[in-house]
Amino acid sequence: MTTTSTKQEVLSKERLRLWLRMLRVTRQVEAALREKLRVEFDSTLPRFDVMAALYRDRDGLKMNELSKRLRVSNGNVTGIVDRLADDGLVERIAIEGDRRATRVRLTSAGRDAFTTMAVAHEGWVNALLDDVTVEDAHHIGELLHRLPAKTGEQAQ
Amino acid sequence: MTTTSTKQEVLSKERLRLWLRMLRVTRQVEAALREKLRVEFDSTLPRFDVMAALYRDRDGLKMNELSKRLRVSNGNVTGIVDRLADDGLVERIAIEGDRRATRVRLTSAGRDAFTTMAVAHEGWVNALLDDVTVEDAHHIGELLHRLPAKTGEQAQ
DNA sequence: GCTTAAAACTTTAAGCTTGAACTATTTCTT
DNA sequence: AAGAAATAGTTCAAGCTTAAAGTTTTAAGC
Repeated sequence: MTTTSTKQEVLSKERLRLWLRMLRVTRQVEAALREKLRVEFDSTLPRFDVMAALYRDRDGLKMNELSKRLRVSNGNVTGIVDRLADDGLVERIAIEGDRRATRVRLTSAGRDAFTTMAVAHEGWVNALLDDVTVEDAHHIGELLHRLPAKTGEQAQ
Repeated sequence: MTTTSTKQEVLSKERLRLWLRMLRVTRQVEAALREKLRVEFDSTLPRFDVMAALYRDRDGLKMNELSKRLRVSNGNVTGIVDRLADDGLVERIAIEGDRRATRVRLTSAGRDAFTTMAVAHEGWVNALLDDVTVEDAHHIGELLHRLPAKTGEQAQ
């Protein structure tokens, strides 16, 4: 029995294969980074992400903005910020003129901790992607840049 | 003040950028798939992954093998299989000759459910990666294939 | 055969994640 | 100005995830 495939079917299968491969690589790298953060700094990827977002804006961000920036639910951010605050790495600051909102920003201890972690983090990524040349990086980056077009929200 | 960067430093930054971009795309696609699975089938990505692994082997897999195949902790698999079993989609079968181990396999209801979901899943991925041509898919796939070389365990 | 080590799972504690429900505050409508 | 709608956050329930500790069973060493 012979099965005939249209070009569309072949393309669909090919995209699926690509997706599974991307997923595998991403998870592998993520697992390695998570492990490193845990062992070296007793921290986590979500905490690192939050601190990275706050590092860019010295004046901090509203919970709202943080949630949008990281593309995670607002309830999620609440928990992570709670724990970072418990550790003295971030602080919540009242916003005058709007008693609903809160601004979150890194404490100086938080900034110190982040800079240390960020340097290490770049090193880990650099080592994990050791096989990637500048050309590869550019090429894949370019292709990925315009990738998920159908996901509703986009933008940065 | 002028800052001079070595090639290594540039490459490191470039790899970091690539990683962040990969992460963004992957998370975006994952979020879309998760949402679809939830709304259309009241299911989740981890459940889908487990069922996909079991679908390949009609006789099922030991919890052990399932855990290795999916690269997640064994305790994790226990929970997911528990819930799938509650829904009658998988069943645990005693292995004769070794009372420690259990074999898990899809029930016929599980096979039916999975085939339906798998078709939809491929369609979603195909739509999400609409901008990817066959050439792109091949190219990125090739590059990704040899990617994380320093992660300790590899293999399939 | 008996003790030790290894293997296969499960359980547990802690954190991450989401969607939905809920509270408080602000803004919009009329 | 009163009521309705929107906005900002938190809380909650359920599920995912890991590492570590615990259980039961099997295999190895002596």
